[in-house]
Amino acid sequence: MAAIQNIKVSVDAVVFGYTSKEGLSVLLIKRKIEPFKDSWALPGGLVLDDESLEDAVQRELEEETSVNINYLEQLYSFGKPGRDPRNRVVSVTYYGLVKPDGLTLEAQTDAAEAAWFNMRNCPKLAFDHQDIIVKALQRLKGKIRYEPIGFELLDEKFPFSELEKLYATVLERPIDRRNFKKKIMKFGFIIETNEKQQLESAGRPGNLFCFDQAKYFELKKQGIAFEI
Amino acid sequence: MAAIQNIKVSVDAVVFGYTSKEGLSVLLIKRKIEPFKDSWALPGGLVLDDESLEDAVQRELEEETSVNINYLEQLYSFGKPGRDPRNRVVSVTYYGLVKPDGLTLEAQTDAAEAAWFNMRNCPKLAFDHQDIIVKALQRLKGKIRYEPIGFELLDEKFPFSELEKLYATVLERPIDRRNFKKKIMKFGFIIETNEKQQLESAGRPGNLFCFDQAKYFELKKQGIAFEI
DNA sequence: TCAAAAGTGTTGTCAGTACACCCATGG
DNA sequence: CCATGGGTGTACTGACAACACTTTTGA
Repeated sequence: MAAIQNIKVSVDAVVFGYTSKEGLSVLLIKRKIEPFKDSWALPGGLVLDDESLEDAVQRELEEETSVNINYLEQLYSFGKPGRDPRNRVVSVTYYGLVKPDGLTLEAQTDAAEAAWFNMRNCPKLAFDHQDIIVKALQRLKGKIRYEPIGFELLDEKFPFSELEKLYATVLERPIDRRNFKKKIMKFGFIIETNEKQQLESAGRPGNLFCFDQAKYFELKKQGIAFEI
Repeated sequence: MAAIQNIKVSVDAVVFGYTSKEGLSVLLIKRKIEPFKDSWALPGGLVLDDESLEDAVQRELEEETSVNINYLEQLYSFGKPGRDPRNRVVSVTYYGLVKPDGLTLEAQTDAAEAAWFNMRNCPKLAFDHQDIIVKALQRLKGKIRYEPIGFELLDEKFPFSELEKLYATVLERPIDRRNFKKKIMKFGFIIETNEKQQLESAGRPGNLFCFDQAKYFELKKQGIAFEI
């Protein structure tokens, strides 16, 4: 062939978190080195020669942010020449979801600063990371309608209104409380527990619900399609 | 950082064609070099240092098969260590659709042999290319239901039954002729022409229809969702 | 005149949508 | 007792599914 190819392969992750107070947040790190030193960026880095792409993402997330990922899926690969000013870098991107109890950031092994940013309040990002987040949001918005990935953004047990608010937030449209509940409960993979939610303010306490993954897979195998 | 990364980046394309006689076909090339010499494989190859991923796919397709692609979209990136026995190679894959008049293979500039294979009749493929085709089929099957990409597999003007057979083939289920036509025509972006189809055998000749892309985008902007 | 494929309408069923009042709790 | 949020049922409407006979052509 022609000259030796000189392209690097990296992975980057768009990790979403959710709380009903804050809405959707994304996990960012502050870069310690040039280029874009001190800018915020997606966690990620070069893939090692002998690790899979998934392992690379997990490793980088662990090193840079120490968060526990509940769901991770490949998003898209970005490879336009010039997207990294140093070398040609093709980045295979992933998006991940974490449950609220994973939202607190532990001390990092790596010295990089990591933080959650509300989607409505994101700083300017390094490289083409803004485009990557846009793509991830589109994917989340599309996928939450026909796969029950929303549960990966909620605690194990959650009041029903949390689920409803999550869908309203992600889909950016109001949801009818009664119709939504009827529809969800009819699928049969959401279990109502007898536990009541802890109130943070006034209001009637509701029951907690949980997602029955085994039941979901069973129904899916039978050809029952989830769709909102 | 640690040692210099030693990973190559390639692109591969799963190109689908369709005829009502043959159903879905995929475009393959016969490898001229080791490894997997003389095996059939997806068209593709290493990305050049200064070309975009899309340009790389188009170039490889041109060099190896000379087909005219109507639609091209990124599919997935495969990067497991060991998928190529020589070096670590991360392959960014695409899937493409060609209209029937592009189904004939011209003389290639490259000496590689290229051929269309019916999906029901595929040979064993090199590398993990079988997995890639499976992924592409899943994507096609999913996407054809909510984006009108099916038209990229038909001639500019087509008898309505072609569209119906295409959907039946891709979705692998029978389709009710009357209900399907009602549903499609109600969207308003399919135009019925006065031309009649050329018959190849007995039967009443039907009118030809065509897809009005401008109208589709207009309706889409207004929020009308295509869905089968 | 027979075989093949195109054209066309009605009816029943079910899912989606719109909508409002009462209940349990905290302050 | 007031404010907040949870819990619940009905009636309308529109989409989808099921279904069969007639027409045009080639052989």
